[in-house]
Order: sequence, then structure tokens, then C-alpha cells
Amino acid sequence: VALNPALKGKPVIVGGRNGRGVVTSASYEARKYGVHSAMPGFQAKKLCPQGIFLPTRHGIYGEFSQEIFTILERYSPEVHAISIDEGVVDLTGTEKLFGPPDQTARKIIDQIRMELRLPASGGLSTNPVVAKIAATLSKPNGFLHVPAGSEEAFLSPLPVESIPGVGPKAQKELLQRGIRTVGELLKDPEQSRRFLHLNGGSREERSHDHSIGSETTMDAPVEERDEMEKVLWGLVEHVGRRLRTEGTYARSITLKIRYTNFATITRSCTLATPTRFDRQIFEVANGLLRENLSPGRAVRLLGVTASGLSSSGWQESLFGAQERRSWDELYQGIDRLRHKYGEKTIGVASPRIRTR
DNA sequence: TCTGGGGTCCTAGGACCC
DNA sequence: TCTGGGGTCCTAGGACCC
Repeated sequence: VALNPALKGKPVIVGGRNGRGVVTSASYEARKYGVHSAMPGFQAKKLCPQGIFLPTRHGIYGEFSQEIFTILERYSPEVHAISIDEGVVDLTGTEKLFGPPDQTARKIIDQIRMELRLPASGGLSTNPVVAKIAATLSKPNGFLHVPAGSEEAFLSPLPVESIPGVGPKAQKELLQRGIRTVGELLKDPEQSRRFLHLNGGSREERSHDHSIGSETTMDAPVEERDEMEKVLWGLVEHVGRRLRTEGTYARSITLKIRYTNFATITRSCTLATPTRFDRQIFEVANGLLRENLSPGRAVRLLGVTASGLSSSGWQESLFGAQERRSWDELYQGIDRLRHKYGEKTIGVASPRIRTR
């Protein structure tokens, strides 16, 4: 709607076109028909045939995301991204500059609405998790303040699935113990520890081990090894490029295979030497494919993920620093050419790499 | 009509070390 | 004679989030 005001008030469904794929997002008008994110496209079409189906536009989302965080950072240096469109702002100590936190929070939300013409909601509390729950409850376009001291009273009547991290499985498990609300959960110390991380740092504040991955569902199931290798190369080039632009090396490579019956396996391999180079990543991923692919079964998805990332793979490297540097230079050149002339400009001479 | 793609976190078992 | 306890790393799978 920010880009096309004519869509205001219409049932808009992003993603899930052609019956393939799933819904990424749906406007409130579309949700009235039961359409929601992660729903298969054909189902959304059935529920809401008059829906306006739009393709996803990731570049645009990233641009809006940056603008959102630029606004958040006007009010505090302590801004933590929870996702592409959600952030936690620590307003501790900002009273002298901006006034009472609840007024500041409202101002932030207003600025996002006015400057970016995006709907925005927010929550304010003494704890990031409580603030997030409050923000979710205030949707759409609301604001909810949970003052200090009233946190427990606010949380107690809420269903356990209001807690971030409590999904259908956990909800069912808790129900079997007779726990429906957060208040009931709070009476059970063991279950509270499992699901409610109000102290000791919120989920989004804990240190995390980055990973960079790429996966794709093929247009049609693939049985030919040659074709799988071509797909794998595309994924590896994507991952390799991202490793290089982020200046990191990966110590582990994980291959993901999903068969047509949706059975999914992952197989990983940790290297002696961290890498960011397409050929090496491909060697590892293709080796994992060779060793783990069930013969004769058609594959619908392949994925490659790099993890155990570090910017300083050098010390532990078994490679000579010199050799590594020349590889780095080679791939810098490849990335420049691809950036300048397009992705198809330069590729490997042959996707068949001999492994020793 | 089949079910995306990007991630993080947790668990559990086994190898290995001291 | 039949087997401790603590810790780390690696692997695989699954829950969950947006």
C-alpha cells in the first residue's frame, strides 16, 4: 500500500502465485477469508478467489527495513533487530532527551507511519519479551504500554501461544499438563524455565551462531544427477558470494535434500580449513550429495548452508596464507565481473569437480 | 491442488579428551 | 576387573519465527 495506494482496503495476497509456493503475507481484508502466511497458494486462491496476488519483492523489503531502523536509531543507540520489520529499542536513559518513554514510543511509531506510510504497532515494557507481546496484541496500528509492576497481571490471562517460541507443538504439550494461560504456566517452574525466558537475556539478545544458506524447490522433481549438480552450483555460488561480501569464512557445510514425499534429510561436514570459495564449497556439498542421495528417488528441493562462520579463519588455516590470498583475489575478480556484467558472465568451466 | 526461503535455537547421542 | 565424571565438538533432526 505504501507503494500503490490503490490497493488500500483490498484483499492483497503476497506470494503463492500459480498455486505453487506459499503465502508470504496477506492484508487484513484477505485474512478475513482465512488466508494467512505460510498457507499454500492454491488454498488461498480457493478461500479468496478475488484476492489480488502479488509476487514477493525482497529488495523493496530490505530498503524499507533500513528506513525503519534508521528511525529507531534516532532515539537510542541500543537497537536490536528481531527481524526485517521488528526491532527492540532500549529507551533506558532517554528521558532527558526525549521525555517519558511511552511518549517517545508513540512518537517512533507515528514517524514510521508518516514518513514511510507503513502501518506500525508497538509495545513498551520493562522487558523486551513483554514489549513484543504487547506490540503483537496492539496490532494493527496500535500501541500498548505495560507499566513496571503490572507485567504479571498483563501476562497471566494470555494464552501460552502468545509467548514467542511457543508454537503448536509446545501449546499441545502444555495443554496436556492442563496449562492454557501464561498465569498457569508461571505456577509450573520447570515449564516456565523451558518456555518463558524473561530473564537472563531475551531470545533475541542471546549470542547467535550465524549461518548463510540458500535452498530452492525445483519447478519439477529432478532425478538426473547432472541436473542436481547444476542446481547445486547455483546455490553454492549464491552462498559463496554472500560469504565473501560479508567477509566471513565457513567451517561447516550442510546439504539439504527433500524428496517428493517431503521427507527431508540434512548432512553436514566440518572442514579443517574454513572456506569462502565456490569450488571448495561445491566439492563438499557435492560429496555429501554423492554419499547420501537415495538412488532412483526424485528430489524436489536442494539446499546448501554455510555455518561456523568466522572472519578470521586464517590462524587455524592449513592453507598457506599466500595460496589463500590468491584464491581471495580470484574470487574478488569473479564477483566484480558478475556484478558488472550479470550473473551469467562467468562460471566454472565444468561443474564436474574431481575430489581427491 | 499439494506444502517457500531465510534464519535461530534446542536436544540428544557419539567421539574424544583429561 | 568390567568401567567415573566433566567437558567440548560434531552431527541430525525438529520446533519455531518472519
